[in-house]
Amino acid sequence: MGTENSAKDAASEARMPRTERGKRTRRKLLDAAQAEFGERGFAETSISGITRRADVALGSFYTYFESKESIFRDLVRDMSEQVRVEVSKGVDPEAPSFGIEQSALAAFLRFVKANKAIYRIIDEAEFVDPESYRLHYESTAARILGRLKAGSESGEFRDDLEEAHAWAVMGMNVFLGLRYAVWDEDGEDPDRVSAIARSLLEHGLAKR
Amino acid sequence: MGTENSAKDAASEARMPRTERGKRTRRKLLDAAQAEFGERGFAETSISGITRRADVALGSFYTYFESKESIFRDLVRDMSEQVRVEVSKGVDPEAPSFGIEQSALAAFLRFVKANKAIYRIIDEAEFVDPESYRLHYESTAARILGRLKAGSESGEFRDDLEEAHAWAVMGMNVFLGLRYAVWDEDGEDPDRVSAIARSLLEHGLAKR
DNA sequence: TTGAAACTTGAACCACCTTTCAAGTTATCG
DNA sequence: CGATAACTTGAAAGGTGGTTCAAGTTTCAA
Repeated sequence: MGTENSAKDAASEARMPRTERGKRTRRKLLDAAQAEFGERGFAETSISGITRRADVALGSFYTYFESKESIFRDLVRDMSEQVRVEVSKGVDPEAPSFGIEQSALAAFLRFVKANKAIYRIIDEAEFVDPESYRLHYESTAARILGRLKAGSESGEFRDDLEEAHAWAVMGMNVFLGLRYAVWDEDGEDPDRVSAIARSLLEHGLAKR
Repeated sequence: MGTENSAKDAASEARMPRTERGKRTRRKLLDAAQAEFGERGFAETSISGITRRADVALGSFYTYFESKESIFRDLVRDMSEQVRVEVSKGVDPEAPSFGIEQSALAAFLRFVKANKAIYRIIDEAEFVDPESYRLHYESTAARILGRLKAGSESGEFRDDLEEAHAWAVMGMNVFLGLRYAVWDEDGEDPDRVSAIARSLLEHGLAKR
């Protein structure tokens, strides 16, 4: 779950490590936090639990983070970025438009299966850090809309597509992820699910 | 927001009022809780806040509910039922299938606009009471699947529809609700949005 | 009317956890 | 090497708010 460094990115204030040792400690805390928040949720996670898991003294936490909310916020932005990167890696921008949508969903499902904590953490941001939550979905929708517009340009998609279509596609993807990747009881195949979604986007529900 | 009584329904244990006065007090607590949880979220809501709003003594709370979680749970089931009822009222089961889907979404959007607390409360159930959360979405998906199957029967919908299609439609509806009813900045028209969704279901994204 | 059961009340208890802090240790750089 | 900044440590302060409880009041059936 290599959270790459998004470094001092969005306004994380001071408290950034200045030494190698410091960087390692901050990273250990973030990784432990991701595991704890994912397993127990925000309320049930305690800072002492995070520091225990990270094998760091309780007080050190406050060297790097202002509060429990603050580390959670950093985590959400980090994971939102992970999703973006992972999906974009699964997609060939030169492929036909319906194929792009299908493989974006398939990549998303595979990623969620391997990182179920993502759902809990991003969903919980609605309550803990609404701004990041909104940001996550608005920027995801914007990316999807970009793909849809490109499909219109290339003549594969209709050309009246707008924001609402992007939100519809996103909602479909998110719920298929919840049902078939997070609640993955019977080991669903991402390819089967993404094929169904593709045919829905391609032909709708109407009898042909 | 008349939450009718679902009475002693699912296993709410003892603690049910035996007097008229008791019933009124319990109802006052539930209504206050709905308002408080909706405005502040679970963590920020305090039981003393609920009782203050309900104009009832702190201790009385425990005459009717075991805990903060317990009243939240009752609330979630109650609201899940409200959604079901409200959507079914907006739908004519004799109408053509695409029309049914369109008006179900329109009714949902109108209801959410008038009761935004619903999203916060049901979404937060993922963390506070996962069982109710799951129940809500599984039973909603089951109802949608029922409608889809009926559409296949009547020859309007294709006949390979299955659970995944229902989840896709539900996800679309939920996200359109989030964007255009809850985050309703520019007063979107439920009819416009539901028309877009309808045409997506009817024709897909493909150029015609 | 009456008495037992249902209900109400709010102060106080208490468990839990976030956050602070002063003292000690390690890294870094001229 | 020396000195200063960066970092670590864990005990304890301090708040919050859920939950209990014993005493008082209201309801209602007989």
